[in-house]
Amino acid sequence: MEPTREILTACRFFADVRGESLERLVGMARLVHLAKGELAFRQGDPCPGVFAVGSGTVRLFRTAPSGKEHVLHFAEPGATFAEVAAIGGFACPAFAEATSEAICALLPSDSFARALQEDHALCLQLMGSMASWVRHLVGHLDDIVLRDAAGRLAQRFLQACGPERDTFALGSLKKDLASHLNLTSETLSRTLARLTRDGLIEPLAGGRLRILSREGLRDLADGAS
Amino acid sequence: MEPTREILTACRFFADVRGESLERLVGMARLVHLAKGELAFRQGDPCPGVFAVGSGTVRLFRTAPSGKEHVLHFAEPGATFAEVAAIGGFACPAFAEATSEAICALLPSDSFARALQEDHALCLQLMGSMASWVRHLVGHLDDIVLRDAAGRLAQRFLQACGPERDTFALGSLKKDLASHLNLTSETLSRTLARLTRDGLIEPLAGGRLRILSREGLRDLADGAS
DNA sequence: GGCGCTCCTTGACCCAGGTCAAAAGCGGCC
DNA sequence: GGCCGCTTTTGACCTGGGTCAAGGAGCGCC
Repeated sequence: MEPTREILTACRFFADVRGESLERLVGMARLVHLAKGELAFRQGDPCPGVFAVGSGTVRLFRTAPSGKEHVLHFAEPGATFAEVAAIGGFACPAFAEATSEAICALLPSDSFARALQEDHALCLQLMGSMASWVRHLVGHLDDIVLRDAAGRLAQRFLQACGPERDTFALGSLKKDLASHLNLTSETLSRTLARLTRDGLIEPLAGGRLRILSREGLRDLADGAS
Repeated sequence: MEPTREILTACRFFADVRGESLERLVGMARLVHLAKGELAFRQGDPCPGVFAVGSGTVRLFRTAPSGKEHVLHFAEPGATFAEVAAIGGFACPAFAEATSEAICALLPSDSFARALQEDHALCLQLMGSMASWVRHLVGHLDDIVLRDAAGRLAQRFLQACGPERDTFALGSLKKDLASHLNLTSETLSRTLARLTRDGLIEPLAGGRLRILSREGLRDLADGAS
């Protein structure tokens, strides 16, 4: 099996694409290999196309003129990035940096656009994915606007481990997680210490965490300080 | 001309839809009249469909359990709202309140979804609009994350009046603008006073403002304090 | 005109979270 | 093991913007 097919089929974004549509995507895809720390593209570059992550993690971040940076999103295996810019025909809105060695499938902008023009099913599917992405963004926006530091963390933890598991991995450097939540790493560290002291979470080996009290976290997320 | 047709054709979102596609939309639309202060829907409601604003302004805002509210967006004539929820099949992610008497065309979720299924051109067009909306959201997100109070205001002013005009209207209550920018009205007021004192802007009658120094505003937006 | 709204401005104070600086941890590599 | 370059933690301090409270200011309405 070609590696690009494998990556695309494992990708949530393309999960329901089959048959001819899938063949077409596989046909246009090329593999992109990123070394740790390498950039897939820079903010402002013309968008090369849609990336689907096969392995590794890609950190999407924007920088302000002031130098401050903001991590928008971590793209992990099974995720895509730059879909929106590819579809809308914009320049890349962010930097994309592999935080570890990574392999992606790239669907070049022009072939991809043509596929959308001609393949209605693909188009519909994508629209749904895009809608989910908007919802996610809005959620993230008001995490930042409506919650304080502890609330944001609590919210993040609850989402990260889903309704059944009670342990999960951070999956990124703490300073990157901090930046994603619009905190400094110092504040993240302190807040983490507080949650631990209060018996809401328990740090495990390997950067994993266990949730001890969903209740307590939910209260924090809901604004009880 | 039916009023719904008029509203839909005046709407950026549907600007390029013509012929049969347009007829279909006009056929499914119904008029919704909102009194000042009336809600089109509440956060969590099932999404009634896509609204296109014909006159008046609708304020989209979310509330946190803590009670704090955040204005996501002001929908003015020619704009749509709730498209994303309608397409994605989500519940309404926010409250929609008319800040003045307003008239909208409503395309009910199910008819609209059917139209999308069957009309590829419409689908493509919508995808572009959605991509623009994502871009806008990301821009707003990092206004909030990357800029301080004065920077956010400066950025807002520059965008609001475009590259040629140098005067524009706020278009909303100051407290709502403040909430949109994640500020309190007190801070907004103080910041406005500072910008005026520094000779960057000049308040005019009727809630309008004139920009005196694009330079200065740009510097602020770019993080020079 | 005066009364009662709601919105806006201004002032005094406070605090969550940022900043700066100094240790620890913690691999990887020779 | 020991060194080097990172990330993380901890402490002391500072500040932007929030909070609380008291006046204006505009305006519709009796």
